[in-house]
Amino acid sequence: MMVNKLIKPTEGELEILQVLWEKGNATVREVHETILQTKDAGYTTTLKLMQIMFEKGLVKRDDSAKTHIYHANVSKEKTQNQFVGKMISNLFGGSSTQLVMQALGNHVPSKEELNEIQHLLDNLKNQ
Amino acid sequence: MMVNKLIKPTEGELEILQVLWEKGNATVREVHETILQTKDAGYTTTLKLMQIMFEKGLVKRDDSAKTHIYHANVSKEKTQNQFVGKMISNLFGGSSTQLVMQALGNHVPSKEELNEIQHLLDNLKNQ
DNA sequence: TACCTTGTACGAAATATATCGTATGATGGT
DNA sequence: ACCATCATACGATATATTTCGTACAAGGTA
Repeated sequence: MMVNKLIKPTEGELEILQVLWEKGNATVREVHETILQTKDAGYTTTLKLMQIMFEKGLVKRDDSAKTHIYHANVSKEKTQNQFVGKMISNLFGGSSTQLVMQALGNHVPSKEELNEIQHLLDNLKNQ
Repeated sequence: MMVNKLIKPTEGELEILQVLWEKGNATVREVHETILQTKDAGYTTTLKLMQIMFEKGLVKRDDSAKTHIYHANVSKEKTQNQFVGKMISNLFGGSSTQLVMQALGNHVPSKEELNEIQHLLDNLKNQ
């Protein structure tokens, strides 16, 4: 059986992936403009990063026109999973519950969020 | 007011910190032996990493004897917090609830864990 | 057509991280 | 006193990541 390939985007790559997950498709320019809102960087820096991500297979692109159109080639869910998993084992001694407690304790969720979590909890209890 | 210093241990450093958090005090040899149980590495590699961590201030050490005794100089809680926070903003669009859902959904907690979480949830609701 | 704008490609530098070899000093047993 | 062992220090290398300058091609416009 084919082993699931490990996804390990760097921090910079994660920023770009976030934009692509949000927009679906985007040019380098669009991604760059979005990233500029948060931090400072040159255009060619973003371009180069996206080219590297293409080589790594993190993104796909349509290069039939002069301006290439990029989109993510790794799912948000799988990436989240990978990171959460690593974090649980790296920092929480393997206990996902401890991570949950941390996350909940340090943020003060809204009533809606609490209900959502309660729902999930109820489901888990009835198994 | 003094701004909270950012803690950003690398992956290798995190492995070492885990051992130190667990043991309290430890020599390089002890840390190394523990790490060997998980992965492969040379002794001097671990030593060098710990020396670098000392320079960065991630650990303190007692070097009054030939064999230095190390201990963590950053708290587990603060480090967890830092990482969880970054993860929430990097990967979960700022929603800690989504992180919680992910973590819970992908692990199947025990009855005890569920109760623990339920407790926390109840507390949060009554605020 | 000449030129400005916008794009990609590519190479190079700066920095961070990880890994290890070798030198050297202390210590304890024979 | 000698030697094997264990510890630290330090330098060097390999690799990954980030950043950017420069070259060059395509397209539209005066």
